[in-house]
Amino acid sequence: MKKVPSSIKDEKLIKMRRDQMIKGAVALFKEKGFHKTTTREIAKASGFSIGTLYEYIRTKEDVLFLVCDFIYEHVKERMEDAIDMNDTNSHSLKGAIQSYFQLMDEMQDEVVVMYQEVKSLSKEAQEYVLKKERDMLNLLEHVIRHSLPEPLSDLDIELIANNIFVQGQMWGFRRWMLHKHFTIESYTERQMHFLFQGLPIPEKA
Amino acid sequence: MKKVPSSIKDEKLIKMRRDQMIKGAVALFKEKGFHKTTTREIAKASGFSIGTLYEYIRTKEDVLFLVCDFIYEHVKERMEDAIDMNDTNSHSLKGAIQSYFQLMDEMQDEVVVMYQEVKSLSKEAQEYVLKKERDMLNLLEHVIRHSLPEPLSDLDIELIANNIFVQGQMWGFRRWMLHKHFTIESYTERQMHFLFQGLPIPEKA
Amino acid sequence: MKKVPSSIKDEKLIKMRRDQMIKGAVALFKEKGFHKTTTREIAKASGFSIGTLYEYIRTKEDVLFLVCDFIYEHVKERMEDAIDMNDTNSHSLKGAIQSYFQLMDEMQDEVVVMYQEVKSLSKEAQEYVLKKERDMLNLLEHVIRHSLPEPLSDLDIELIANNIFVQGQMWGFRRWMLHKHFTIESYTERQMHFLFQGLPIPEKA
Amino acid sequence: MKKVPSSIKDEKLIKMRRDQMIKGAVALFKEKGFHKTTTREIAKASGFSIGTLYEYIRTKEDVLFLVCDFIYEHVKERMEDAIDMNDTNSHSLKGAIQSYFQLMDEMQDEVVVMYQEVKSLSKEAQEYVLKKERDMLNLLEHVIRHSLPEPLSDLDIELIANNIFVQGQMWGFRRWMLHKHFTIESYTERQMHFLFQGLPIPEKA
DNA sequence: AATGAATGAGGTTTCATTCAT
DNA sequence: GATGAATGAAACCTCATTCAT
Repeated sequence: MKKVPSSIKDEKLIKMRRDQMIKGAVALFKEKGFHKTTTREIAKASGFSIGTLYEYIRTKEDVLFLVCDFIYEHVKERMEDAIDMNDTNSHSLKGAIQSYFQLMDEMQDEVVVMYQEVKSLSKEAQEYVLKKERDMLNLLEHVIRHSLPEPLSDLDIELIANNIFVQGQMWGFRRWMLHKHFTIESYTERQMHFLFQGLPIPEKA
Repeated sequence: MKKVPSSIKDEKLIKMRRDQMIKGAVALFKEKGFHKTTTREIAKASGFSIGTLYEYIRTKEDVLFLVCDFIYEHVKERMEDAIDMNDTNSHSLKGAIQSYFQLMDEMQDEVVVMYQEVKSLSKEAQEYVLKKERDMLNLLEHVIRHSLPEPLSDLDIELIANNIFVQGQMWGFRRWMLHKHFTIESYTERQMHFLFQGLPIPEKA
Repeated sequence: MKKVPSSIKDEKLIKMRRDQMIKGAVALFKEKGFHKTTTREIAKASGFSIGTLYEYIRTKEDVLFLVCDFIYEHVKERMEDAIDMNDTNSHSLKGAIQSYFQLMDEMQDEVVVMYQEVKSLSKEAQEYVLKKERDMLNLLEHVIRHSLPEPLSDLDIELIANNIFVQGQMWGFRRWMLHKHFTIESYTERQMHFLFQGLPIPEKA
Repeated sequence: MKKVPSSIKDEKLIKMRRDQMIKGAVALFKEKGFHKTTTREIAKASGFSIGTLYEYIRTKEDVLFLVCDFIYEHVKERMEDAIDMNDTNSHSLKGAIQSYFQLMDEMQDEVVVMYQEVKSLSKEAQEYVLKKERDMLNLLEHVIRHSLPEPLSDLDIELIANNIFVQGQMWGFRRWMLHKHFTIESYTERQMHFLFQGLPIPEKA
């Protein structure tokens, strides 16, 4: 759990400075991507000098890790808040999807950044971060499992969870396509419709 | 749409050299990403010298463009072959999905590369490439429109086309998750099942 | 000869802190050399903070000076103790050599450090420190001059003094070679043997 | 034996450029030491750009290695030339010493540089270079062994070889002291005198 | 007197691109 | 047409030093 060492002792300060850093870095990464962003730009956007930046991280990759970790953690927390694990009520799946899609709408930029840049992390860091994605999928799977009248196989549950997860992200990374004709509300409504309804069956298939 | 000038006259040679280049580059980009791959590595993997590489492109970004363009073009062509635009038969949607998923399985590496690196292209190049994505979606939309017994709204058609498109790509870029429990055949079957069937409805929703 | 100013008033404290500093620094310099040792490491090894370090010195080079000066001073003092300037007894040269070699054995690390790093001092500091080397040589020269039955020329005396001086240091800086087959005692004995005896003369030379 | 890889293919060119490099670097190292010399200065002194420098080495330490290796190799070769291994004639030791001291006089700067900076090499490189020192000592030992009328113990031979070796270097690294009153000729003559003659014995010791 | 966070000049190294052969 | 040596801007990172607390 201990990650990204710093030469600064004051933990409060570390948190504060790193928050500044993440904020600045997300903005830059969104605009030009991780690789085209220089450490000096990150320092500047964070409001301190290059020397200070390196008091709080060891390498440029640490910044990316901090950013990814922050986003994943944030999304995960919000999902946990939105989903009542004890509520097996049948509405809960719809509610969960709605909350999740809403969140994806709010965090579009972050999600797109994260989405494109995780591959630049070291294998180790990637695994650490992906663990949180797994957690979120488990959450979704749990809701799916307990919200449906008829039980689904574990495989089907996994598939549906993945579909929902990706459809949430789609709203962000295919915005150039989807935002032309949809609002997040209409998008949510239609996706939900087809999720439950399916397509009109061709023939007797 | 003349793109990527070369100082070489012989068009045949250009095509040949660029094919070598694309093949080498895809392998490298898959492994380490566009930014971490050097032009020298590309030249080496392509089987010629750095000097020769630059006889066939102007900048490193040209390589990326060539790669993306090639992949999109290839996928597009294969989809056009697979889909008979005149066949309004009701089975055609299923057939199209099957062909497309099959293709995505074969071209996993290419698709993942393309998927991660398009954002590194210039806005202009991105638009050029994305145009081909638009074409593919149109293809899917056409099939959807003409395969279903009941007509869907244009918006719904667009949404479904996007869903199918992304679910095909998912098979590649979420392989770490999906390939554990699915083969491309079972994946296709279950996705198709839920596409038409939907989930068991909770309540009377 | 007031050297290395400090912003601290309490002279006792200065001496104490600087002793800590020298001890820590010698260990570090021995291990990684002056240039690869950071001021922060010196502070840490000395048991106080970087801020405090700079209360007792002005620049990093001051630390090196303090170290070199300390070592030279220490060696010089010990040599002065060992050599009774009034004792013109013929044994005194052997005694002096013995004491000096013994000292060089005890202070190997320090001598090696000093030996390698003096050149990193400013010309001015170098001269100051080398002055003490001159003093030690004078000491040796004095003993040589007054211990031999037949008088030697000044030049010869200087040469012999230098030889002895360097042979003492050799024990430290060529330890990888000499310590394999010698102890300080056998080394002293053999060196002394050849110093007085010379080699078996080839021919009638 | 293969050491210090280069991205240049033309071996002739590598040799040429590295010779330029060594020449430039020795001058700089002599003046300011390895650590205070920047790679850009080395490039400039070598007569090419910083980019070119790095085509012929991987790291700054490689330059130091090249320099040390060159010097050791050069000295070794010259010693091998000077010493006829088959000549067991009694004069050979004197001749060898004379040649060696002469060489040390010519290569003063190089020897001093090498002497001070070997410690900055990696352990591995140090061992590689020190191997050559061992070879030179063996050479000296051989001559000593075969030039003396009375046989010496192996230990004594080793000791004498070391003494001669260091006395040669002394002429360079203690020049501030020795060059005041000696020329290389008189230095050689007196050192040789005491080597064979020893000191006038105090008492009957 | 002691601390340690902040600074930024400057060091090492990489790599896209050019051009003479 | 092909080659690969040369270039230098620019990237990442370090660390001696300062100064407010």
